Amino acid sequence: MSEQEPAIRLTMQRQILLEELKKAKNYHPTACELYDLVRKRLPRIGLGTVYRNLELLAESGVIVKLEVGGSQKRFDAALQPHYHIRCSRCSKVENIEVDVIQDIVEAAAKKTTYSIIGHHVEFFGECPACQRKQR
Amino acid sequence: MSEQEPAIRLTMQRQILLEELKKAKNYHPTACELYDLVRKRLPRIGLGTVYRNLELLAESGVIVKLEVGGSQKRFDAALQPHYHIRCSRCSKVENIEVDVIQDIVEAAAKKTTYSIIGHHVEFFGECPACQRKQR
DNA sequence: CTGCATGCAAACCGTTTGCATCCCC
DNA sequence: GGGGATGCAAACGGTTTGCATGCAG
Repeated sequence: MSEQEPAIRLTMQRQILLEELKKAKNYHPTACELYDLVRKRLPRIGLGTVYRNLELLAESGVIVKLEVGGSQKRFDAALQPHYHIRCSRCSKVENIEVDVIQDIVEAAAKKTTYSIIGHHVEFFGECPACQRKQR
Repeated sequence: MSEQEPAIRLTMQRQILLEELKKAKNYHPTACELYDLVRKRLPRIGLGTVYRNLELLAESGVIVKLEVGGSQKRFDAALQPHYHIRCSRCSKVENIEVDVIQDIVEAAAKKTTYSIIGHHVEFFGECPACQRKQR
């Protein structure tokens, strides 16, 4: 029953934010996309609140801030590690069902003086939709 | 003698930009860091020129725009693929001497309908300098 | 009553762009 | 002389922050 994380208060905006992020499952929305989703249910919510709460939820370990490339941050309600694939045209980010490689972290640990906290693998390519469009 | 890439003109600013990027070998500077480096030799160069030329050099395949996380873009004069490690405190990005994994691309190809162009592996951790500071 | 959370707007930072000028072919 | 390259400054998109107000404990 002990709390690992400093447990944040579950306000209405945080709750709805979390719900929408969970609904988006394999989509990894940006802060703005979440803002739009949440605003359908809480029209007066501010962008600042969305950013603040995403940050907070990430800090307390309830969600994950994705370490992917691209100019916008993306968020994920799935906590277990997994890899991603990003469309080089439309920048969409999806999960990819490739097993997480344990060996690679050990190999890396032997090669660096950094203390390794984690790793991330990202593939690039063209998503089916963009393939169709561009030919 | 055929030109693969549309071969861009090597102006003074491009030449010096390239030189400074090559000097920075394992450092992967951001556009601003390069701007500061280049400005020591070309004090009147504009930030816009740096951005424009980095983009151009990347397009023509002379340098690589790194697909790493973080809020700033980073550049690399080394063309052969390799992986990186980023300090979670100071955001420094360095190369890591882990062999590039061929298998992983094949495994990924089987699991997705994206056409895969490439992949990138990034480790996170604390660099030696930050480890020392924070204890 | 107190303090955290919110909405709003302004500030911020990295990057891009428009434009007048410059320089090289 | 013409077309690309430059310096400069303004615009831009995404994110953060300050502040007055609101609301829950």
